[in-house]
Amino acid sequence: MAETSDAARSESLLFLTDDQLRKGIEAMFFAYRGFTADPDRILIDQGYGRAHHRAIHFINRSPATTVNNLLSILGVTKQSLNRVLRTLIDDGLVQSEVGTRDKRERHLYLTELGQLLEAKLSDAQRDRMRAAFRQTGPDAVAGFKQVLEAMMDSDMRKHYVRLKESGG
Amino acid sequence: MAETSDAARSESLLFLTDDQLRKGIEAMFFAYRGFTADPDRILIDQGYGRAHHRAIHFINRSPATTVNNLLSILGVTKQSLNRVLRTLIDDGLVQSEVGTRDKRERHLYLTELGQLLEAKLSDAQRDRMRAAFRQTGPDAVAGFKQVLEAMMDSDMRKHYVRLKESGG
DNA sequence: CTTGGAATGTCAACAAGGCTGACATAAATT
DNA sequence: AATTTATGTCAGCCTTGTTGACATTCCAAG
Repeated sequence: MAETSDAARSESLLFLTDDQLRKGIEAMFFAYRGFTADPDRILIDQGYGRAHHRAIHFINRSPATTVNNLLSILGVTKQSLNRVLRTLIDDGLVQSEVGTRDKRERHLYLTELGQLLEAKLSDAQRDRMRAAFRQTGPDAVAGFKQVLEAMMDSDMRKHYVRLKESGG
Repeated sequence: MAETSDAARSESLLFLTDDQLRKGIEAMFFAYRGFTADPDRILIDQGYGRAHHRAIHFINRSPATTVNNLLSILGVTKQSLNRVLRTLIDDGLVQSEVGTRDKRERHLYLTELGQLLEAKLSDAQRDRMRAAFRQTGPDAVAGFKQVLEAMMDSDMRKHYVRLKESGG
């Protein structure tokens, strides 16, 4: 390779140095804390945790979803999910209905009460995301989403893409 | 405002719609799972968890750091951190030295064994980050970092910026 | 110098929410 | 009829948060 070509290539690859990657790693760590901070505060007041938020979010996103589908999105065991769902159902935030076609399945819905909490949580989370988006602009946001999508495991990416396309 | 201006503004703000924000939220959720997946696998083999990884990472980044400093970076209680540190010290991955100026403080260092695990963990995490960076390119990466930084709580941003500047 | 408060770190006990394993039930499939 | 699938539940474990109580060390006000 010619020297200019080497120089050009090494210049263009500076964003892949270990140091740049380390910054990306630390950015993810600190940002995720901010990302969950606001909903966490609301949840504590209600006696719930982050696991309840996740369930509520995805039930809201895909009403009538089954337990199995939720399990594969959340990536936890059914015992773990069941504990969370049980409290949400008992507290009247989630409604579980036996499937009509397949009566083994349970279809999950948010009740009005559940929708109220969901709105409260996603409002808080959106506010922070909106501020960050507005502050950095559409190009940065596009890059943000591209890198995040590339960072996902392929199983999770499938869920993400399906939800992405089912919304607007 | 003139109509063209309104149109231009509304066009430029489409990235701030609730739907776009929701995609950003779900991208964060799914990407963070990928982000932690590879280190998690390694840690399970060693009998450690994500908390150990975080401690090891930041001790490596700031050798001789005190417990208190680590606490404010990690944002957990000292009792929680202490349990993790205890196992790491007992297993010979972390060394704790009484401060010379202030004997109340403990300065923390990775031992050679600790550095070995740290390298293994950050190699795995960097590999994924590198693949995502390479796949999306420097402009996307710049946007990714900008949005993440904007999403942090200001306390965490201080830590992030300090570490960012102390590395390369 | 002494004493009281602040800072730092440790130990004990508890809760949330992951996990595995075992098992029950009901429905669908073969 | 036998098997597989979807779900729920019980028991018990681990990690990693939490609060409370406590020891040590430092520093500053008297």
